[in-house]
Amino acid sequence: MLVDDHLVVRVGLRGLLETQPDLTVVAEASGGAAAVAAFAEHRPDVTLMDLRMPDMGGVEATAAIRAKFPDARILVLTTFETEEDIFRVLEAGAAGCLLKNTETKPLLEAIRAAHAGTYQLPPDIAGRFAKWRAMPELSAREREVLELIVRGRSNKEIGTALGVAENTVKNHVKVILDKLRVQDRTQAATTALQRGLVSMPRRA
Amino acid sequence: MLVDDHLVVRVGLRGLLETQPDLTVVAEASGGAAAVAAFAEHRPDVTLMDLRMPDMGGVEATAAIRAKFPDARILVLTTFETEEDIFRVLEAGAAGCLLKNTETKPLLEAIRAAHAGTYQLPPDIAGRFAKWRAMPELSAREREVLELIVRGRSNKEIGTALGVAENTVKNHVKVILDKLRVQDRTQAATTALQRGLVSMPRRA
DNA sequence: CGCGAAGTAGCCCGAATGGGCCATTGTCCC
DNA sequence: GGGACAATGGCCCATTCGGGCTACTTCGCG
Repeated sequence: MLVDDHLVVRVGLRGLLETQPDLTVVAEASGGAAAVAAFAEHRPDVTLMDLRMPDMGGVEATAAIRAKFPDARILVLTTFETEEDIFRVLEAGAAGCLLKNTETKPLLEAIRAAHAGTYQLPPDIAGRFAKWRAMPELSAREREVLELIVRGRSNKEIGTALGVAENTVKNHVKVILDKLRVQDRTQAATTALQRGLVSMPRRA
Repeated sequence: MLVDDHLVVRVGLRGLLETQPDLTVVAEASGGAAAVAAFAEHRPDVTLMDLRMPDMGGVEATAAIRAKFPDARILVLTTFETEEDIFRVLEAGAAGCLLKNTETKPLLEAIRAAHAGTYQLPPDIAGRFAKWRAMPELSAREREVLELIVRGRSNKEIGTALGVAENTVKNHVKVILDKLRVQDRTQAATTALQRGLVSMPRRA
């Protein structure tokens, strides 16, 4: 099954896969919710799942499918998402992760390996995945503060925005810097963006 | 002509376009340099160009083609690049810009409009493009400093790294904040990332 | 019931930052 | 030659930030 909101990608993948006698595309979905429904209906051996989709993200869709069908084999097919997204979907039970610019041969190998249950993560990704799992989570409040840091607000402004004292904000910031293992708020902001902890601020 | 480093996308686009009797794919290229050569050889009416490619970026390829063939009609097909990239390629002479998740119909319309020379930028993009052109460029030195700001370095560290006094760095930072119209270095960092002025810092 | 985590808030203080303003040295272009 | 501008560096000063510390309340969980 193919899950991707880009029609072009679905057509392309179908074109590639249908040259292989042992592979058949039994279903397509252009969104996460549709993917969950289509999986239940068609029970594909392997699912190729995009991460970034409008209605329900690939992470949620993967989790939803795996919740109902624990032996579902889902390969994430991504262009260039953040580490955070990739790791979250692996956590959600995806079998592995491929870049969309992989050549035909590795793609087919990965699909067959996923079907056989022998798919292996690339070692560098696996290592960072382990590190990511070891990292303490930010609390909800801390994520709020981090979000405002990324927006470039000062501690005082953050305090006003959240209705707390500046000292409180400073404490949150200290904890955030500690958890992210960075030295200052600018590093916290870039790290947060890179890891996808918060999304890009909208332009003025 | 199709220019994209993703095989999947080329196959997909070809599949979509070949359903149309008035459209023919005469060439494909998987990189910028190959695109320039292929353009010279095939002279396609319209070129669909990806921005992010390994060897030569879409911006440079577009500029190179337009330099030799000023009436080349090039449509940029992008997934989610930064504004900076899009604006730079428009500046380089691209006729317009499409997201890869556009449906079949608008895509075909855009191709035909580009061929006829009547393609119009979406108004919101056009407006921001105008604003972008009005913005002063950062000098090379300022971009260096900005890059280090994004990496989370302090003024003193930046001075050491560049071999200048901290005071000089402070002056550069002041100019950068002024040109980017932001209040502090954290905003400068996030703005720079969003606009693609510098790329993401690699993780430790 | 008690313990810990999260959120709140205060204190102190050194360092970093941002904003004025000015000066000198190049270099490039008219 | 003169003008514009980038790059360099200096000074002063108010504000902000980061770090260390303590402390209280409120929760949920065992």
